[in-house]
Amino acid sequence: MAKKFGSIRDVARATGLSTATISRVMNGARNVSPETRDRVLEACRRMDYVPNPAARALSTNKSRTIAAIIPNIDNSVFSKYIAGIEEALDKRNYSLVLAVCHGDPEQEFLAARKLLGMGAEAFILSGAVHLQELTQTLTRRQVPYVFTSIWDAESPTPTIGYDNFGIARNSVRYLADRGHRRLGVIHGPLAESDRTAARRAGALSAADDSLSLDCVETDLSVEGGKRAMVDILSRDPGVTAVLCMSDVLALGVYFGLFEAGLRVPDDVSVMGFDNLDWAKDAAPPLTTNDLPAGSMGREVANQFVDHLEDGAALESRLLPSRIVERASVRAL
Amino acid sequence: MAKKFGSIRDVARATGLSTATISRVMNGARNVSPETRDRVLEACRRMDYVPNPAARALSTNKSRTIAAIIPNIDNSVFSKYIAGIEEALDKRNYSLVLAVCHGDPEQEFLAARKLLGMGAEAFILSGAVHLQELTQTLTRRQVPYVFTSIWDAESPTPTIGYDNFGIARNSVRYLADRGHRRLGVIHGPLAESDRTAARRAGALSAADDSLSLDCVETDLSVEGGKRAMVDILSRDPGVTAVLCMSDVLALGVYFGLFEAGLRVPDDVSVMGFDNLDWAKDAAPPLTTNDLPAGSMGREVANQFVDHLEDGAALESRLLPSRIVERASVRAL
DNA sequence: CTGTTAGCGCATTCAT
DNA sequence: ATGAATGCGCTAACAG
Repeated sequence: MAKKFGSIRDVARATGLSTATISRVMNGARNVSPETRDRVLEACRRMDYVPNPAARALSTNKSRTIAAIIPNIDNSVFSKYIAGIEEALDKRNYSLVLAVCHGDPEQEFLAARKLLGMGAEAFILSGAVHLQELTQTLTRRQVPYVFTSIWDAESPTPTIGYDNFGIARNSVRYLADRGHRRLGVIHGPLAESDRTAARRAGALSAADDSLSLDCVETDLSVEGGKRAMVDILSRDPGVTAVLCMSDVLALGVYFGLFEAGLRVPDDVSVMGFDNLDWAKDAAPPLTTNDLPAGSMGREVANQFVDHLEDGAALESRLLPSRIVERASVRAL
Repeated sequence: MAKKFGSIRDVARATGLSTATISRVMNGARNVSPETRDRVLEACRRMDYVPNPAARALSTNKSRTIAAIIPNIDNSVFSKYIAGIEEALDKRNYSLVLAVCHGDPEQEFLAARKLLGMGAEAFILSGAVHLQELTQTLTRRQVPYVFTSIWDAESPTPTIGYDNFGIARNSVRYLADRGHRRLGVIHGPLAESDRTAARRAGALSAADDSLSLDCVETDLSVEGGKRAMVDILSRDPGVTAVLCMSDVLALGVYFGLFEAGLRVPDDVSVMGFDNLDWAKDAAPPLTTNDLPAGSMGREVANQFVDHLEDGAALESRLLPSRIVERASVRAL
């Protein structure tokens, strides 16, 4: 039991009002006369009073806290995503609690238990693959959740994200349309991400007799991308274009190609996924799929707050993406 | 008032014990017979009971939550740092609440108020420059805080981080020792970071009559680094080495140099700061200052938990850094 | 518009 | 080793 700071009661005493009135003022209820309101506010400022969040949460059964479990934070596009969530939540006076699961459903489940134990009112999950225990627990406790970074019109759980399959398929076509026939495709660990699996499947779906794809799985890192590029080159020195399922991989490809003495796009065209900030500044600027990660974060955050506050229904949402044409792809 | 889930009372009823006993079991008190203990645990599992964190926090006046306010999350070294904090906190069963302030003390103050309102028990701040209001509030409320990413033996507030001045100074010497006499120095916005200011001052402190430094301030981004490199080249085409106060800037420099038709390190040597994951994979591999961001995060987290749990004193700590020699710097 | 009164779920004396 | 009683700080009816 630590020392207690000014409680609502102290403010009540100091102003000669009741705790109920103080509470009303603190919560912006309109049925308070302007004068008392000002008097209370002044007292709060003077006494440096801030409502105790635990007491408030206990009383209202609301924590104003939303949980997100992401595969990764070190790299890539997730930081933009998180920034979007945080920004939107902050505007609505909610807080974000974060956990990282490294693409492991088991870790994800453990993290979720902990966040649940912290009082999270809603869960932002990545992808559609999760331990059944997790979704069961959430359902039983009536804690709403959505799957993000993916979009699936059929999913009973709302999905907010991109059409990973379609974007990848479209990317291969884009390359094919420019005369490329021997493509390398580089992606991260399939086991850790159904988004990756969808992208790979999308790419493969665009192959045909005249279009060969060499898919390689690697670590989702610059190092991984570089290594994969070296692999592809060793198997087929005549590859003319490489599609990377992440800009981070594309950066590794740039480095790998550079070391091999090959030039982008003269020798090999490179196409990415994400449109990270530096993509436009790379040499040459990277042609990539722009994924609105920040918007996705804001969308999810706002849907949840609307849901929690007004009972608005959670809805699947497909976010727009597009190919940003820059100089890393050339037509043959 | 939402629907209530199993409370401690329900478990008590189900087991025929009192709430006090359940509470004892949940908190691992030893004065409970093994049998009743098991009985309770079993019931909890069966009923899917988890203690309500708000009630617990209200009762104990502890939230097991620590706040960190960082300048940035989008980029760079902060994600490694956060990952370190999160990892260590998680192990000790604490949680991290995060806010981003974009290097603006005003925003930082607002964020702190919010996190305080969430019940954060301790604050991890970046650098030593903050609104007086912030440190005052924290002090008055007796919420402990430390400054990180810096080290200052004189500071009354504990500092846990690096010797930014010394590392930068040392980097310039490293370059000078290899025969470089005309150096470019690129750093982020001074106004947003006293760490940056310290690095710049350190670099400048190593200059002398035979060693000229061309310092340029730019955005802390790949784009910023690239632009700065172009600037420097336009002012002094004969520059032989560039020191970047962040690896992110160095990446921009690589791209800028490449576009200018210059080679690293043959034409211009490049040295960075941070040792981000990709530094070793760049082409050529980047010589840079290794800053143990992950360790710093873990150190801060553990110090706080020790402090909160056992009253251990918070102590300033200098984290080791070193130059990682790779191929981006050559001796003249 | 304002005050009174009950809890919210839990940890914690103090008994036993 | 266990139980009964109390209060943490706040919000939410219900009165007036």
